[in-house]
Amino acid sequence: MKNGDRRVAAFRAYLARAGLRSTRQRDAVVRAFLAGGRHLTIWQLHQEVVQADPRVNVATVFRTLKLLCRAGLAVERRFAHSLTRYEPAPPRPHHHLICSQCGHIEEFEDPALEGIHAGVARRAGFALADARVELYGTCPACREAARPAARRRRLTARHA
Amino acid sequence: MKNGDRRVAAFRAYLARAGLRSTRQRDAVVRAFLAGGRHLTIWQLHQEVVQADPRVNVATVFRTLKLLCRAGLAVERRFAHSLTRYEPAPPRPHHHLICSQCGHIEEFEDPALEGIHAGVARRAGFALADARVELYGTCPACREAARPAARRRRLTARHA
DNA sequence: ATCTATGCAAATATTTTGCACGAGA
DNA sequence: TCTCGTGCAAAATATTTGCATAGAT
Repeated sequence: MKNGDRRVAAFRAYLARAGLRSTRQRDAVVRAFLAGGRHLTIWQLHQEVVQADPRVNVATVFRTLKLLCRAGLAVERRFAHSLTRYEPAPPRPHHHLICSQCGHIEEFEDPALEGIHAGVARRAGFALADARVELYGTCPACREAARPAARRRRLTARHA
Repeated sequence: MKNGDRRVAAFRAYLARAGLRSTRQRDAVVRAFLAGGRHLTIWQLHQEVVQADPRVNVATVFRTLKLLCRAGLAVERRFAHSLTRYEPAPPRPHHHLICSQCGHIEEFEDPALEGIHAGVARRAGFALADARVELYGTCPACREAARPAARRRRLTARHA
C-alpha cells in the first residue's frame, strides 16, 4: 500500500525530528492502524497488532497512538456511548453519522458547514481550530430491520 | 426558581410513571443539577450535592443522572479531553464552542445547520435523531492572554 | 555506550454492581 | 409490608505510570 507507506515514513520522520526511536512495535502499531478499518478502539487495534506481533503490549498501543496524534497522523474520537476511537487523520475534514442501533459509523463531507462554523466562531471571538459534527440516528439497515413485519412483507412483495 | 421546580415536578412524574420512588437523594441531585452551572461532571455535581446533603454517595449521583437522561431531562456530553458532562435538556437544540486552552464552554444556535444536517442524513438514508456540533478553538480571553507582550502593549496603547 | 522504549504489573481514574440495610408507598 | 433505593465496598472498565531490562542509534 503506497499511501500507507508514505504515512509510515511520515511517522518515522516525526520520530526522528523529535529525537525518538523507530521500533518494531511502533511499526506494527502504525501499520495496523493505517491498514485496519477506521474508527478502531485501542483494544481492537491491539487485537490487530498482536496478529502481526504477539509480543506487543496494550500499553504500547496506547503510547503509540498518543504519539500518532501528536504527529498529526491520528485523530481521537469520542462518540456517545462508546470507547475512545482513533482514525487516520483524513486528507480533508469530514464528519460522522453514527447509528445508535448498531454502532455503524459513516463519514460525510459538506462544504456548506465550514462557512457556518467559521461564522459562528468569528461572532463568538473564537479562533477556530477544529469542527466536529456528529449526527446520530438509525442507519438504513437498522431501519429496515426495525420495520414491522406487515409493512416489510408489503414492500418486499412490491419490490419482488 | 419556578423553572427548576417545574422540572423537578416533571422528574417526580417520570418516577411515578415508571413505578420508581422520590427520595431525599434524588431530590438533592436534581436540584443541584438544575441549579448548578451547565456542563458539570458527575464529580462536580457530587460536590454541589454534598453541600446540601453530605450523606449522598457518588454512586447515587451516577444512578440519578442516568435516570434523568432516560427521563429526557438531562443530556450527556463527551467533549474531547474531558470527563463526561451533563447538562439540563435544553428547550431548543444547541451546539458548543469549547476553548482548548481553558476548557470554557459556550453554547450557540444556528438555524442554518438543521437543514444541512437533515439533508446529509436523508441522503445517507439515516433517520436523524440528534445532531451534535463541537467547535474547538481558543476563546477571546485565552487569545488575549496568549498575545505577545509587544503586540498587547501596542494595542492597549491605541485603545487607551 | 547511551539513553529511549517496552513489557509487565501496579496505580489511577471512571463507572458499574452486589449486597445488607434503610426508607418510600 | 413490600419493594425499591442507598451507602459502601468491591468489581469492571479504561488508561497511565514506575521500573527493570531489551533494544535503537
